[in-house]
Amino acid sequence: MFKENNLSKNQQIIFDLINKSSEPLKAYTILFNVQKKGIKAPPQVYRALDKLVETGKIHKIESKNAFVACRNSNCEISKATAFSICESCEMVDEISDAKLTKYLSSFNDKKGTKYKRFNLEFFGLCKKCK
Amino acid sequence: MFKENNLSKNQQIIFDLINKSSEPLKAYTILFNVQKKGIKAPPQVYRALDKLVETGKIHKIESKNAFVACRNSNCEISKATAFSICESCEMVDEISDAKLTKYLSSFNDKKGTKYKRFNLEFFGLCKKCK
DNA sequence: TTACATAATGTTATATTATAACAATTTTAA
DNA sequence: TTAAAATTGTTATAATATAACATTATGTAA
Ligand SMILES: [Zn+2]
Ligand SMILES: [Zn+2]
Ligand SMILES: [Zn+2]
Ligand SMILES: [Zn+2]
Repeated sequence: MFKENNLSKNQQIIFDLINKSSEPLKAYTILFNVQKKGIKAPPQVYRALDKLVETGKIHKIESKNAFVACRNSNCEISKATAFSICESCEMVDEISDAKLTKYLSSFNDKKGTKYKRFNLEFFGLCKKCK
Repeated sequence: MFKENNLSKNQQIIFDLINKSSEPLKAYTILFNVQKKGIKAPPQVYRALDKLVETGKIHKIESKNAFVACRNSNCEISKATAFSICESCEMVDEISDAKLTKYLSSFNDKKGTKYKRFNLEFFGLCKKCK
């Protein structure tokens, strides 16, 4: 028997929901929306979210406690993430900018420390809200 | 009567606590530590934190839901923040790097959008933990 | 196939983080 | 002095997240 993909049942349900959403989804919004599919309790949601974040299928927008599907094949399992966040309409876009990624991935602080991972959140007004 | 500074009583108590801490403090840790000074309830803490963030005296480390005092006179009232976060010992340092700030403050995404503000969190191992 | 390990699930309860709502007091500035 | 704005105090509750434990499903190697 072949596996069609690497996601479990709950992970797939929750990924599908996030992936088709045009905006970041919060854990309890997700819970509410998947209850008809048999996912009834917070730990089921948080466990799936943890795994999806870990494998880079989704990202957490830390400033919003919300989750978006990865739209950037280049973010290397969430080691280099950057987002554009509208302060008016809540819209979030993942930024795919090779130069930016390269600049930050190779950043050394004054002590010469290199980092394994970064997360960058830009705030402003999106095109629509400007 | 002259004002010594621009912080109210509760704001000053909470700022002093955060400012003398070597690590990020969480809201309920703060609450516990200031109860002997008469600050008894969460809203008092969160209101002071909100104001201190707003005025740039402290920053919120979004990935940790914790607060640190600003160590960078150049972060321009929290419009341009960058942190180094140790994944092992929880240590957080504010990064003061004029080139980095300049690079990110002038960043344009592919649609030409410029942003008002950014927050960058680097993750890795600090000197001690490496 | 069996049998063991690992991963995923289901479930209840609880911990942690944050805000709503409203009353009272203090500070500021016209 | 007085009215607006800011701050404080207080109770209750909302929103976010995890602990703990039992069960089931899946992968893998003898
Ligand atoms: Zn991504
Ligand atoms: Zn917008
Ligand atoms: Zn700062
Ligand atoms: Zn460390």
